[in-house]
Amino acid sequence: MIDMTSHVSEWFESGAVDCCAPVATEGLNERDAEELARVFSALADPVRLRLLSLVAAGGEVCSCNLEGPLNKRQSTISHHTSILHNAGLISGTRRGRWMYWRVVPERLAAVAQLLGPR
Amino acid sequence: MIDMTSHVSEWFESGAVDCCAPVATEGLNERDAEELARVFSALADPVRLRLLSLVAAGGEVCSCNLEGPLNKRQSTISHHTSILHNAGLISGTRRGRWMYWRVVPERLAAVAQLLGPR
DNA sequence: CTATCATATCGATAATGATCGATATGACAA
DNA sequence: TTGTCATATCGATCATTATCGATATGATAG
Repeated sequence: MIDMTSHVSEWFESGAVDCCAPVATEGLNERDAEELARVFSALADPVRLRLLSLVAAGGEVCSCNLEGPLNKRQSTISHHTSILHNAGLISGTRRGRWMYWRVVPERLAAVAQLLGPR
Repeated sequence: MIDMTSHVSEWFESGAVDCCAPVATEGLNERDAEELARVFSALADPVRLRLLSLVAAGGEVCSCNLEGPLNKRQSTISHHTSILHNAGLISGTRRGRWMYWRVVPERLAAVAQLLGPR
């Protein structure tokens, strides 16, 4: 933990894949821990997890097609997509009045890498 | 999402490693999403992430050796170890008056698998 | 321009959770 | 037994957040 060399931010920037998982080996300083915790916080809500899986399954999904399946109001959907987007887990494209969301697989892979090798 | 066949709980029980990542492909029902969210919630706190990495780095670490590095009171440390333990991310052994904690690498790997292949 | 529709933001509320001090439990020593 | 020490639990407080209705923004249609 003390004096770590590879930072979590570098992990995310580099796009991934070295040999070891920081969480499982070297340790985290406070700054990196906070950054990582923000990403996990984005994943720590059942509605967002289902939203994420809907987007993943659909390839590209409009916000307007999420209210029904998730049974949440429009403002709530917007809140959740915003959080997932800020965490880098989904990316959005506006087409006309509609927002289309897709997952960012490299980001998911990077998070997975942080947890452990394989 | 609708009518999924492989459940998250099965993932955790099976210990891992098939071909695809449920979050990134099939979708999650509400029950599974809540279960998964609990695990991510356990990882969604900077103190717990640093705790986890300290334990991982030490192989086996006593609760009494966490208060200092994490700069938290004993009751707070107990709170955090309890949450990580309930999430299956660490396992504890009592030796005399001391509690020793170690990570559960299969569990970390299983969570990593849920996020995406590789 | 005006009306309409999808999304974003705002403000309030209720629930959750991180933290602490105080106390309880449980193990060891004397 | 009694005292001490490590951990667990309890109760309270403060901060965060999920959710909603209301409103603002921004794009398209007429």
